[in-house]
Parts: sequence; C-alpha cells; structure tokens
Amino acid sequence: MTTGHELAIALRSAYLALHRRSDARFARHGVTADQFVLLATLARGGEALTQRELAHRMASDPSTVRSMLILLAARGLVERDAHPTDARARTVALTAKGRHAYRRLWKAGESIRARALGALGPGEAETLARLLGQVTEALNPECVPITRPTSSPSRKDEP
Amino acid sequence: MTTGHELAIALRSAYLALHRRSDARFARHGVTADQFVLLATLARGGEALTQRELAHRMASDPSTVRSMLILLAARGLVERDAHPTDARARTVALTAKGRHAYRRLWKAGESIRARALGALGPGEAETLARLLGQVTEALNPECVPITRPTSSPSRKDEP
DNA sequence: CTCCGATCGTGCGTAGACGCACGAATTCCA
DNA sequence: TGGAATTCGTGCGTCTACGCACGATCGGAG
Repeated sequence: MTTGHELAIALRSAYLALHRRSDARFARHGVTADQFVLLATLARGGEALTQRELAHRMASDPSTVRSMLILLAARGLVERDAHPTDARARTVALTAKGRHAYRRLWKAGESIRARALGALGPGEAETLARLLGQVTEALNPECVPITRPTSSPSRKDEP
Repeated sequence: MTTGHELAIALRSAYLALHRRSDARFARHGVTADQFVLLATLARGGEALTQRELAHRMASDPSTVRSMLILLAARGLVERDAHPTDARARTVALTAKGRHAYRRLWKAGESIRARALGALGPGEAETLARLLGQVTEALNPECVPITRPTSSPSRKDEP
C-alpha cells in the first residue's frame, strides 16, 4: 500500500533530483534550471506575455518571476517593454540572444530528458505525466470543492 | 507522445503545487513544508541521525539541513548533541516538543495527502510512486554509468 | 606512529519560491 | 460618470537549495 506521505516523498525526491541535475548541467552555460524553464516558456509562448501570464504558465509566482526577469534582462536574454494597451502591465519577450541561448540550452538538457524517459518503459511516460497532472489538478487551489475538503476522516496513512 | 520536457514540466508543477499547499497549511502551525519533512524524517528514523544521514534521507543537502536545524533548534523542536564516538559529527533528534509538534502537523497535513490520493484511481498511487522512483533513480548521480551518458543522440523531443 | 586522503560540519554567497502590503491603472456597475 | 473592487507590478522579508572553501577529525597505508 502506498500512503500519501510516501507519494509526497517520492514526488519531492524526483523533483529535487531533476532540479539538481539540470542546475548542474546548465551551470556551464551560466543559467539555472528555473531560468531555463522561464526561457522555454517564453520561447513556446509565441511572444509577448505579461509577467503574470508568464508566471501562470510556469506554475510559478509573479514575485519570483519578477526577480528572475531582472537577472535575465540584465544579461540581455529577455526584454521587458510597456504593454501596448494596459499601462499596469509589462510585456516580456526573448531577445535574439535569448532565443539563441535557449536553443543551446535545449541541446544541453537533452541527455537529462533522455535519461528520465529511458528509466520508463513504453507507455509509462504517458502514464506518469497523466498521474502527475491529476495530482496537480487536485492540489491546485483553483476550485476548492464546495463539499468540505475531507468529508470522511480517512485514516489511510499512519505516523 | 510525451516528451521529456513535458514530463519535467508535469513533475515541476505537481511538486510546486504540493509544496505550496503544504506550506499554506503548515504556516498556521508556524512551520514550513520542508521543516515538516525534516521532522518526519527524524520521527521515522528511530532517533539520533547525523546531519549528513538526515540530509541523505531527506534527499536534501547537508548545507540546507544545517540552516533548517538552526531554526528548528532555536524553537526547541530539535536537539543537536555531540556524536558519542565521532568528534566531527553531531547527532540530531526530536525533542519532546518536537515529537508533539510532529503529531499535530501530521494530522494537519492529512487532508492534503488524502486529496492527492483521491485524485488517483485504485492502484494508481502505487504506479505513480513506482514511476517516480524509477525517474529518481535514473537522475541521481549515484552511479554514473561507465557508458557515455548519451550514446545514441536520441531525438525524442523537439523545441 | 605518522602522514594523507576521505568525511563531517561550518560559513558565505547566489538564486528560487513564496507571502504580504503598496501604489498605480483598469474595469465594472450603479 | 463616479467610485469601488480588481488586477498588475514592485519592494521587502523569510526560508530552502545549492556550490565552494575551510578547519577539524577520522582512518587506513606504510
């Protein structure tokens, strides 16, 4: 039987392992794993996101994204301009240098992605992604169900 | 088809969602999600781990564990004593207050664990934990295979 | 017994992840 | 149209996750 605690620990371990590996790999190129995620989100996002939209797509926090953008902008990988119609917002986009760096980083990270996929049998990657999606969905504060959070006090885990 | 990148993003999203939820829940009790992990590891570890062993079991860094211990010790949840036989090491253990807090926190986190498990069908929790374990294993720097990291330049993902 | 390499913890610096409180701009609706 | 609620970004503080360079200690090889 797998308890919620075990699941949480497994999730934590896997994420931290991935993050460490990626950080170590990308460090040679002067960026962090999270900065890569930002650049990738921007690259795939078809130009010009607001900081908030960027944060949303990265499953990250606007405040966090802001400090990352400051670092990336200082290095010329990213550009922040005024939003055309909304004076509150700023648009974010990759610079040419940023796009170039992203392509380089993509290649650099390839073996790590291959390594993760290689650990999984045929079809297991799909399964894993799907299950992770279900957990994410359930954990996101999006729509807290009207029914009280835990109706029957489930005693699935034990300390 | 699920690419390595999608898998990485799914993993990141799930972990961050879990972490956020947990942090929010535990904040009322004055501890963070990661501090809970430390306390749980200590509680399950059968007393007296070295900082290094604790870090290993938490899938965390000795340096990180140290700063967490400083905070937890200042609040009397944890005790750091000299190691009986190794003058370099220090042993870490829960105080009575720490054990009490841990029990309280365990209950507080229950609905989150239930929520995650509830998003999964029968047997899926086991599957998810297993797949996460495989990925973790593959990503951990433990034994870097003698064969060069990526022999055949696999072109599984696309930017 | 005496080194020398491995190991433990420390201290410092950087980066991320967040919460919260602000000011400014936008939207909505009465 | 005027004001309230909302939304965007900022700034600040805290905690975690590391890497790296130390000093101290341990352990084994000679």
